[in-house]
Amino acid sequence: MVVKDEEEVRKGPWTEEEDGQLAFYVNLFGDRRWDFVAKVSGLKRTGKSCRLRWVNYLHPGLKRGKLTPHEECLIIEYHTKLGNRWSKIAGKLPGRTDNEIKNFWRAYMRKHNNNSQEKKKTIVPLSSSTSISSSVSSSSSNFPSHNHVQLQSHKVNIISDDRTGRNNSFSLDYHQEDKESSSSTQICSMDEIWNDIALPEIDTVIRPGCDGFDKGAMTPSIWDDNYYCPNSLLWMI
DNA sequence: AAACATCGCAACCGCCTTCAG
DNA sequence: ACTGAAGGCGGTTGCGATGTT
Repeated sequence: MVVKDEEEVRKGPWTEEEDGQLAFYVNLFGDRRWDFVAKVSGLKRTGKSCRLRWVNYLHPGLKRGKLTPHEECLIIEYHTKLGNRWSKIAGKLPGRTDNEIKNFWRAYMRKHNNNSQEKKKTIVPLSSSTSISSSVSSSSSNFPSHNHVQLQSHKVNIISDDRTGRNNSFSLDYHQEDKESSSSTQICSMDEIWNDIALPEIDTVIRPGCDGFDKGAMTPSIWDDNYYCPNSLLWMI
């Protein structure tokens, strides 16, 4: 079947439905092959756009909320060492994205410049000299746990709000056609959803021993060598 | 209360790198 | 070794939210 290829590419803010769809298909296909995910998901987005959305917003390991003073100090510290290597700096701060860090740095510089213009006479040293304990919080699971998601057939509905007034939870609906129940609906928390993404229903169809994604990886991937799901959506596709 | 300024964040753009064929 | 496609990264922009006058 040939999909019409000339549909215009969607731009601008992502909808919750798009988020849900993307999460669902990243679950299926892993966080690689973004062009493929973009196509198969039916999202009228580019692969790049999908990747960005995933990395900056949907990734299960992301910390939400403002940077802590400690994190800010770390960023300043690392910036003195690494310069504008945002992704490198982000690598030092679990759960933070390069975009977040970049935005923080811009704001920081803006403030800093304002300050230094105001008090032109005194040179204000960067607070990088502040003693920074080397311990970086490793608890990266600040994910909202009180949001609820309804799983059913490939359709997404927002149920509750969180984080700066935006909706970041959704109900992802899908039919489990290969099971006796024609469809199932399930209410679960965002944590559960992300767990679900990590260990999806396809568990049931994955060949035994097909835990073929390492624990560090965030999603199982069909690209993994030992992934085989004859009944899954993927293989149907 | 309205107008304006500033801030914060999400998303896009374009360039560079990597990798498969 | 070469080439094109896809991914990754840093810079930039647009817009809504918030603060200030």
